[in-house]
Amino acid sequence: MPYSAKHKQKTRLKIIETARILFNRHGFDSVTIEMIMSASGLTHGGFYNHFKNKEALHSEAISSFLMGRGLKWRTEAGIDSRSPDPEMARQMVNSYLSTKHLGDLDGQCPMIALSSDIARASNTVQSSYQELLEAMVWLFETSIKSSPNSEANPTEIRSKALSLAALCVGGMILARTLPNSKLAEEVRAASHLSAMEITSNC
Amino acid sequence: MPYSAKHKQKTRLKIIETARILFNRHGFDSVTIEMIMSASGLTHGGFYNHFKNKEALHSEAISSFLMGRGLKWRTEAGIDSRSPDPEMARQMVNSYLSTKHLGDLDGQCPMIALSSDIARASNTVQSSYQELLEAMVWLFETSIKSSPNSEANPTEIRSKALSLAALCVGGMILARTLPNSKLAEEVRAASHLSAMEITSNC
DNA sequence: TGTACATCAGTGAACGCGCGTTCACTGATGTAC
DNA sequence: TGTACATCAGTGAACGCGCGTTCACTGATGTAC
Repeated sequence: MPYSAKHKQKTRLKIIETARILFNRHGFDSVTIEMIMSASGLTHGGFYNHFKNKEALHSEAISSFLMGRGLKWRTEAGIDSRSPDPEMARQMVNSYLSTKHLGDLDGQCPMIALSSDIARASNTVQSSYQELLEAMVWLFETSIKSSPNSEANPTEIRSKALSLAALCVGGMILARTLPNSKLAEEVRAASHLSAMEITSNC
Repeated sequence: MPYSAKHKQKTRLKIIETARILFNRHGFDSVTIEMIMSASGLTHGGFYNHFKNKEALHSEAISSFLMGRGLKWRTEAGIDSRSPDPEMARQMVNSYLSTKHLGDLDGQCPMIALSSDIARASNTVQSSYQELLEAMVWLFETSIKSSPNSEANPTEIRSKALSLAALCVGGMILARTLPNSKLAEEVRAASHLSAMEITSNC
């Protein structure tokens, strides 16, 4: 067994991480295998030692966010999803709808960058996307539930969690799409304000 | 001057309308000139008699919505933007975040179907998109302002209008992207509920 | 009214490029002796 | 300890297909006489 056992695995992870960033920046179709591989310090032919095809990588790049870059990001925002508390939802909203996140093309949540690519992608890719959203909704739901002074019923709480997710992801997608950065920033700020009001049980 | 003066114009509009529907359904990249032209009852070579290139059509297909299919749609929803009234915002929300709109792939608002294509398109295309959004925000703003019992200041009103737009467009994009139609419908319903609360001055 | 003509919308073959994928190979590395 | 060997990650040329775009042409139509 030439090459250490972990060598291939390491290369594979490098490719996924590189691809995630490139997809975030340019979308799925515009990024070529050649771009991904050369940005990973490899030549393009080797790609198929690691993945069945380009689409398989798409799915992995999305999934990888939750426990990769996304984990780092939650940590920075002070969110520990293992011990839910009422503040968590607000921290998430603050972080997700922040100016920093709007400006961070490479590190942004893939739900923002890739939405319409995904609406037309394969089931596997769509499932990876849905996992991400469900994680987000779960976080909101659990956080709101843990609030001692919440008198809302489970249905209302779920509805709130879902609309928070829609406002977070949707607001950012919209802001990202606008060529006018002043208007984009307005949309972000308004979404943020509105989401904060929802979390404060208005 | 062979062919009547209106003949070419008519063909041109037919191509734009066909393209709008195909782009809505499959996105910009996946739709070929061949598909557009043959769905318009023509052969693909003639395309360049009407448009400089594929991208020029993209821009026109988006712009055309506001006064084409979108006008028909507002009429059906009972919205007359020439005489704003307080009910207009609620009618818009009801119509935009309806189950019917979620199911209407062909007739849907292009802001929903094309967002991430557009984030990477040319300035011209992005401007067409922005026009659409500004029209929507204007509609919300004007409607809220016309309410007699609104004590909110202009900044608050604008912020509300922007977050309504984010919730409408964002909620629909998200719902459209989810492969699980039950979850998609939940997202739509929650966004709708939340948007209605915002319009009721919560 | 009828005919010859000019125009140009529409046709369809061809071009050229880019990209996903394949494949025969190379050479770095861990193992056996 | 050193050397021969087997493995397989990585290389890079080549293939094949699809699509945007071009271009020489055709033939339907309105106009001039």
